[in-house]
Amino acid sequence: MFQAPRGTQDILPEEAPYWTFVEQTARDWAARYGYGEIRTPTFEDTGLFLRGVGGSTDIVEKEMYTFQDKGGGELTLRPEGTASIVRAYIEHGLASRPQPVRLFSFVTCFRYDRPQRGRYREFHQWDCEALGELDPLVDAELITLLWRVYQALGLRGLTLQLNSIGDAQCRPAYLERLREYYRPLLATVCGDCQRRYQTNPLRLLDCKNPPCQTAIAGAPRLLDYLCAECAEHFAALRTYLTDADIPVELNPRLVRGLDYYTKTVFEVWPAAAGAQTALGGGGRYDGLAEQLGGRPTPAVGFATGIERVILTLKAQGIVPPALPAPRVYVAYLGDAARRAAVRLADRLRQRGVPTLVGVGGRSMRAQLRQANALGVAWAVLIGDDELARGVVQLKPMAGGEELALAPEAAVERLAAGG
RNA sequence: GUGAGCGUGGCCUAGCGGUUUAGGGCGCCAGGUUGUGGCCCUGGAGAUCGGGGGUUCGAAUCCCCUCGCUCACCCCA
Repeated sequence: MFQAPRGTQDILPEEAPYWTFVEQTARDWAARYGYGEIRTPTFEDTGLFLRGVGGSTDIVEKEMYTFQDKGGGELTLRPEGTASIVRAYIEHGLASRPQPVRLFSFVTCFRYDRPQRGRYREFHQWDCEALGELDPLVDAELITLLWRVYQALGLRGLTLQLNSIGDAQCRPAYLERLREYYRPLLATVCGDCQRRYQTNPLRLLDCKNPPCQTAIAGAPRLLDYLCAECAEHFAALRTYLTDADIPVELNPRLVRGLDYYTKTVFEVWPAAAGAQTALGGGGRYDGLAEQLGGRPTPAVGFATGIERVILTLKAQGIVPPALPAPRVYVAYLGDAARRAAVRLADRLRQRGVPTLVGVGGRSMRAQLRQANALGVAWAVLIGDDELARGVVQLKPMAGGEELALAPEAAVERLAAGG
């Protein structure tokens, strides 16, 4: 027997309303903030992610689905959405449009990772990016958009974790301080941290190992070393967020797993934090476009995991709006009646009434049983008798009198809601 | 990549070495009503007990491997 590959899942019809709910809400709010949709390829040149996401990240080191196509090209199923969008911005000269260019996208992402709740090998995220503007107002606007979507979905108890990790001006000096601080402590921290000390010192602050916590507690805080520009940017952002009534938790230890971030970084955490804390997250990446061979382009963005949002919706007992379900079931007996039934059903559908017709030569009883199980409001009954009289029987499934109407009248009545 | 728990028809599950041709509930299909559902009754289909190998006279039940799920670590959406 075949099974869906590890870490992937089938979304069955019962599950689909959750997805539609999240996607519709996101689209609705994206439009209100002036974000336009972009769709980019599912795979890209491997080099895009090597340079974009960062060579020392876990994603690039061990989680990418990389393959060679028949032409010998090195390709990778995208592990995240931002690199593609920046690539498209550069490739299509979007810098010549009014800045910032505000974009959103629903992306399917792939990471080779050990699956568990809220973590899959194929997963989906909603991505928003604003490219070409440095103003912290854009950071605030973007974060507010994400927050409003969570609110519109009805999620409660979320916290916004916010930090600034500086830029090319102030971060190198800070990293030097951090290294100096850690040098005498290296013997006391875990192996991962000893490696991070070399490859990615910022991540030292992010370690969860108990032995490393004392070192982290005494470590210099990046926030104290921000250059004037970064500090100003951060202060302005906080003001905007306060004005937007978004409760912010300053988290000096918040660091993100992708290398391209500068200044603003943030994550949104659900109240009941499992292992997979982040519902969504993002930040500013002013150096990425240049890194990918474009002109220097300031930008901010976020991604939120659809599966994780849905998990949180369920945990909070939030039920998505139901999708249109069949409201009418046309049952019949006999060949002649079947043709009349199919014609009637088709007319109902053209009038916008979701309608099902009995199939498979079932008995009237079996057809009504189905109609009942499907929860339709009305059954329409057609047999030789009705055919001879030029009528159809309208049967309210909730109980009550049946009524005989001419087919045209029945269509009108059902189209009007019964 | 590391550690732990679990895996019986579509779903929930009983059975945990020998009246098992694997039992029940839900769901599905049909009959009880030669054209009328929901309740009830009856019947039917549907399981190589995740897969493979081994131990044994005998395995769903014990052992090994493998696949998958869950949880924690790690990482992140």
